[in-house]
Amino acid sequence: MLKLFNTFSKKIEIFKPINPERVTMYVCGPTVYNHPHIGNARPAVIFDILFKILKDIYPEVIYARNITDVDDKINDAAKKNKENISNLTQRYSTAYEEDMKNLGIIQPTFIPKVTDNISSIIDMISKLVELNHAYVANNHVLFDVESFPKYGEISKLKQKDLISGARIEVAPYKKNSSDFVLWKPSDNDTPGWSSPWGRGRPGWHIECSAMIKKFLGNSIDIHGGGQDLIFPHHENENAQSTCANNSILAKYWIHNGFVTFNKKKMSKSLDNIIILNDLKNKYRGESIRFALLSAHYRQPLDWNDTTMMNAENSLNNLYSILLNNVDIKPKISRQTNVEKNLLNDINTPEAIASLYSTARDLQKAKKNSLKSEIKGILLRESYFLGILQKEPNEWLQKSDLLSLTDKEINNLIRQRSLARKNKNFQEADRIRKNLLDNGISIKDEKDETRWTR
RNA sequence: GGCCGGGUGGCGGAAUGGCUACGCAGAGGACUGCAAAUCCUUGAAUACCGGUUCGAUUCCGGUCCCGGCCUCCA
Repeated sequence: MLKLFNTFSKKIEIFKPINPERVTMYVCGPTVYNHPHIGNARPAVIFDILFKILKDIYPEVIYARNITDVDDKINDAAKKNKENISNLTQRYSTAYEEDMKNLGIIQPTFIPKVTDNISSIIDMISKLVELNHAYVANNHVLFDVESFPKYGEISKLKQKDLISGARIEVAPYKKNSSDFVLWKPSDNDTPGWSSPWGRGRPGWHIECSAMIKKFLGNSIDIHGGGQDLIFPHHENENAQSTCANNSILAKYWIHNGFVTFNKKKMSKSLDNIIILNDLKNKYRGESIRFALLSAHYRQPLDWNDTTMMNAENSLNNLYSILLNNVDIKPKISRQTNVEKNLLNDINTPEAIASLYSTARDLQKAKKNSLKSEIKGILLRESYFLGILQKEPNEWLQKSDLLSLTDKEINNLIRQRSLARKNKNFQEADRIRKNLLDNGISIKDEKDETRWTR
């Protein structure tokens, strides 16, 4: 039984899909105008786990995670770089896909792009105009918030609160200050498509509404994203879709908390954004993923000096246990404690605690038949979390991060073994120190010496 | 100003009306030529003040502090 916290009700609810034969989930992906940062990675990892859990329960799960490749931030970035817009979006889409792959994220069913779905967007806007939920003013098409009395039901924000808190000048052609743009005109230097309202481009929120309808249907089970999307993005999506389709947009709204840096939200002005690409040279994706799972998804996750060290050490220990049992054949396992923890509103810290418990059991088990059983459980558990899927030695030797070549290392180890055999411990220690200075640590086992970077 | 979250050991981080998980780091021991790894053992926390209760970290009220949203943002 899957339980999820629904932003809409502010309660943990039992998940009951609209159609158990076909479960649908949509997660707001990135706007591709710069390198993905650690905050982009968090929802991707969380919903990756939820996707796996759902796939395990239901016969068909359709998961769409979009790429927003039409946006004024993109236009600005391209202008600044003096770069062609499609070049820029292509470059950063690829970067995003690579970073996600590096984090061990499996492919969603669909990765729709806005530029491929302009006609669906125009169709939906036309429908909203036709139904008097939208109006044309000053070459823009705007959503008429007053036509949707439930506006604010997701974010729990009231009209008057929004107005009093408004920090931005209201465009004079808006009927209501909360009305938002569905379509806006483009000049010749800006990307645009022909439409009933002239050459232009979609506003920020309509693309998700249109792509959800096209790829998943009018009403979906789960709609997810970062907490910052609750308002205005999801509020506006909900208004558009509900009005255009005359049916609810999503049954469960799931939002993840922020990644903070030293307790502060990452932002450009503070210059504290952690770019995944910068992390990649020092740490492996799996460590980053593990770090992202260390806090419950609705809590803030603080990124600081020790976050990655902690994750690396933890994974090293877990992989060491797997290495100790490398010859044990895992037995296929059924449902595990980790899954139970994940079914409980994706409680990843508790799941990790269960994983450790299994790992300890594996380490302690004496009989091979028991080891085989526990190893099967451990591997199944770590599959859902998306970790520990590599060969232990591959992980521990960090073959992907190079200093000395493997050949050089093995040579030195051979020399050291010889020195040890001759009780020349001074020489043996000298070689070990030399290796250590190069970032190689070794451990002597019964009949061989293993090394790790 | 309006609306939300949150304050748990050295650090990270769950859970709970009744011995406070788990991890990382630390300490001691076994093992080792010495290490490392592993195993065993171990110290260490619920912001503050009231209230309800046999019992509160958990529920209620207040205080202080931190963060977020109301503008683009995962």
